[in-house]
Amino acid sequence: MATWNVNSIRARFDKLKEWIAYAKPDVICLQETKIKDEEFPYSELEDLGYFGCHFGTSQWNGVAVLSKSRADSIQIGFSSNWQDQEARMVAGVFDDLWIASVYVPNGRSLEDQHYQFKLRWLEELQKEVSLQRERGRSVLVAGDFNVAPTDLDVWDPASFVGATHVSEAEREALRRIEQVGMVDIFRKLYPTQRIYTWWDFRQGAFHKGQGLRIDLVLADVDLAKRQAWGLSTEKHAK
Amino acid sequence: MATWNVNSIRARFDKLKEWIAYAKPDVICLQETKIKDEEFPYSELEDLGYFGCHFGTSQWNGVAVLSKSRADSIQIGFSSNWQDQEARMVAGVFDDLWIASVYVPNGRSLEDQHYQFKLRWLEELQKEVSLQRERGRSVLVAGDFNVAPTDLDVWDPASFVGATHVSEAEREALRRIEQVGMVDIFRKLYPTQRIYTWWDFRQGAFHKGQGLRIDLVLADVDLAKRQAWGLSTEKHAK
DNA sequence: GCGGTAGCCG
DNA sequence: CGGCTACCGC
Repeated sequence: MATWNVNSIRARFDKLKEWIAYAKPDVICLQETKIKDEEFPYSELEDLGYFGCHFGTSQWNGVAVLSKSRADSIQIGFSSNWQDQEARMVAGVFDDLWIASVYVPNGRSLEDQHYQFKLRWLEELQKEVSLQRERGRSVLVAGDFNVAPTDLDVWDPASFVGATHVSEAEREALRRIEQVGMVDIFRKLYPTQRIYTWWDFRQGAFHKGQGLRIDLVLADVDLAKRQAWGLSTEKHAK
Repeated sequence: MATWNVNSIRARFDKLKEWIAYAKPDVICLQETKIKDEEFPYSELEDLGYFGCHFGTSQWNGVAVLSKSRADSIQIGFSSNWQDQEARMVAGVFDDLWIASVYVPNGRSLEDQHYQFKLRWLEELQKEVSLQRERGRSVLVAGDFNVAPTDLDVWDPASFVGATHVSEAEREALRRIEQVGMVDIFRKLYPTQRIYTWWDFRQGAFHKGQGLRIDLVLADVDLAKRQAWGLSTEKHAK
């Protein structure tokens, strides 16, 4: 089970192919595919052994769940009637297992409208997860959360004071998702380890190892216990 | 001796390397390098056995003469005091031989200001060639002239009525250059053959063989006689 | 069609 | 830094 913000599936397709060829995950959650559904490379992915569930409406956002077995059904966006027209969540249903790929809004800055949208979006995600749990489903949510859960997930907390991704409100929204029965698998496996999943390429931060852990895999408590979890991270420079 | 409108030396550098490796011309005239002098790949070219004379000021135009021996001096633009700030002519001087790479303005349309600029530019080229001949130099001028000398150089003359590249004024400007003692080497070798050097990629014209001969090698009459000339054309699809 | 640019964005 | 959208030029 893997998650990757690809930043354009078109631009990253060769890399995706290479990586699939040796990593062979059962399930892959992709974010920022930046492609419309009608242009999504379903058949090329099937040639590689994966069925795709994709939700993309424009050049922005776009999320996918790829899986070796075909999903019984696909869920596009939240079940609630909240009008979020952005393509930030798609889920595949596999028997009683619900697997979602999420691309949480960035937030831009604490004062920005997008920050409020981000908080609201996380609240909707929490409701969605509750709903799926109430239905008796196993729940797996993976993706780019754009939130570093604690200061342990930030290379230099001091330099992030007043920034998005680390604010108390964002972290509280994330904790509320955990409180409805979801477990941050990485943190469960490594209670104190610093591993990052994102770096600001603008400042050479990648090469200096200055990152954030904002890409998460959340599993419901039962699944988290039942399933044997291991972790490997791929760190690639472009 | 070769000429090539590369349309970005950056984008075409691998192709250029490949081609140099087997064609090994003594001299290469390039047009539309689309690079500034300070970014021109002088040292990479020296690794391939070529010294570079380049004139480029921005992302537009840009011309170069590459040669296996180092030029004694480099001439950037015309000798006259005409203010042409565009990077469309560079020459290398090798003993008494003056070799220029030229990128004649396109002209856009007969009514456009750029068309007058093109005619003026060709007149300046004629003056430059006269000057170099008066100095007793051997003269070689190669490049993208954006003029098809006669209807024999046009796949379908009827479809070009009223277009640039074939107008009487452009052809007259070209003839005036020949009248100061320059010979169109291709046409001298093949008085009646139709071979094109340019195709409009927008209409699939390349694959239909619908082109123009607008890239020329002009040599002064003495050089044209003295030197044994052969010709090979490379026709590549992107 | 395919080079190049700029600004926007994360 | 490197996607995207646009536009420009040939």
